[in-house]
Amino acid sequence: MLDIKLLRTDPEKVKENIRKKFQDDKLPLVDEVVQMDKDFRAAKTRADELRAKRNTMSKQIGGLMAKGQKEEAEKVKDEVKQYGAELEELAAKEAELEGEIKKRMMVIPQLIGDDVPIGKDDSENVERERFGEPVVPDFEVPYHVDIMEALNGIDLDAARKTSGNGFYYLRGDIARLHSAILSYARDFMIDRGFTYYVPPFMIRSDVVTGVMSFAEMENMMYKIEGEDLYLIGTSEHSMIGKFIDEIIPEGELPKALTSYSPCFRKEVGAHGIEERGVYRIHQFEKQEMIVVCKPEDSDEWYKKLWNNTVDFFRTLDIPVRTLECCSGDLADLKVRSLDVEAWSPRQKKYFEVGSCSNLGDAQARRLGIRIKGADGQKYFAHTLNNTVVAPPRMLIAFLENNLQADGTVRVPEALRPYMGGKEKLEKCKV
RNA sequence: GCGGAUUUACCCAAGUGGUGAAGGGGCUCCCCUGCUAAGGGAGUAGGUCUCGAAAGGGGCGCGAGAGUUCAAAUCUCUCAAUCCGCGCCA
Repeated sequence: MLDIKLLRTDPEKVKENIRKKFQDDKLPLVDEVVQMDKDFRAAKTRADELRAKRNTMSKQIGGLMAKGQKEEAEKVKDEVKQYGAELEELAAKEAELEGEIKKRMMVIPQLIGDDVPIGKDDSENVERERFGEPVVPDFEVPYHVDIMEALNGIDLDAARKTSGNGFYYLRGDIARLHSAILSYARDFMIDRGFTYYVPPFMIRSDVVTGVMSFAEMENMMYKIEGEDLYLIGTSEHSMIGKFIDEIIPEGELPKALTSYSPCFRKEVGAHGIEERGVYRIHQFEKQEMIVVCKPEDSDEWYKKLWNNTVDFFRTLDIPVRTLECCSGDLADLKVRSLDVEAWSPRQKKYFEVGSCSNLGDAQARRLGIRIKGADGQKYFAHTLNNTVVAPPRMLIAFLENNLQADGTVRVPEALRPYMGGKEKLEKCKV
């Protein structure tokens, strides 16, 4: 969400930004907001005048009543009543305009970073850096589910029976690997100075509407029947939600947090759950990073955050690259964002395993997350988030990259302490 | 989950419809005194929106939201949180 003052003073800049994101259909919103804002302030000024008048006269009535001058009081009462209709009308207009303005402000995109590449959609995202050699082995790498099944590591049939498509049972060393990755990721981030959190996995509707758009909510969130609760789609929801309407003393910043949670997603919309396997599912687990910091520090944190994910994957011998989101692919709240992609030797291409975003003050403005400076001044914080690792996608990258010619899967050094010292995965009993 | 009590500023706390939301502590500034004390005075209801070049006005605001009223901290409803008791439970 932008500062409405920016639309008052420099609407062209806001329009230019909308054009850069190829959302020209939103261009009229800017002038609409400017006009509505004018009308709103006029209505408010007039309504406030009436309210002031009413307050004075009400006090007069009080004085008269105290003195026992009932009839005088009644006279003034009638006079005040006359303002009633106009005030009610103005109040309704105020509320309506405020709502309409907010509705538009919610969809007018955040100003993107100066150096964000301009492009229409994800096909125009720009590769930035590669880390590690993307190896294509001279044997054929099977589909990840097949690798898992060879180790008895997954049972999709049973999951379909109990829960439907888009769920899985993990088993044996694959299940253990899943937990090991999360434990390792947790310690990895703690070692880098992040504070570890386990947040609530359900949140109230007012938090949900605070952290996402209505459309996102419909397509992602599972609602608990008979309760004002939703299952979180990522721990970012509860982690950022905890700061709603908070004024944070400058000295407490930066807040560098890493949180674990299961994530629940309906996955309605564009892709759905069409593919067999664990790439896109209704329930997965994730280790996340969240940063709340001063505006001048957010660029630096942005670099640090994606670097953490890159380093994490590299310790597991998985080649990765970073892909910068172009203007058109950037979500409306984001200043900049990049995907961390892991190498798939089977598909011979990189695929998304994490997403790192700098939201500038957009999220903070929307949620009322502010900083109180040493001089008492208050200003909006910057917020960032990034995936450390989401095990299902990591499993795909892990299995494909660590598969040996003899069909065994090697356990990289870093994970062995979490796998009981095992050097390779073993087939389990079912 | 049930019943009761509670929610007012940095802290304690008064306030059951009517002119500036008492009072105390703390904090800030000033005065008096003078050496670890004591006293006096002033300020201190956050926050936010809005009008104004500014000085300065005005609106909202007593856990949140809605309602009744000329007028709500005060009355009504919904919700939340805290404490106590009972119940249930890993």
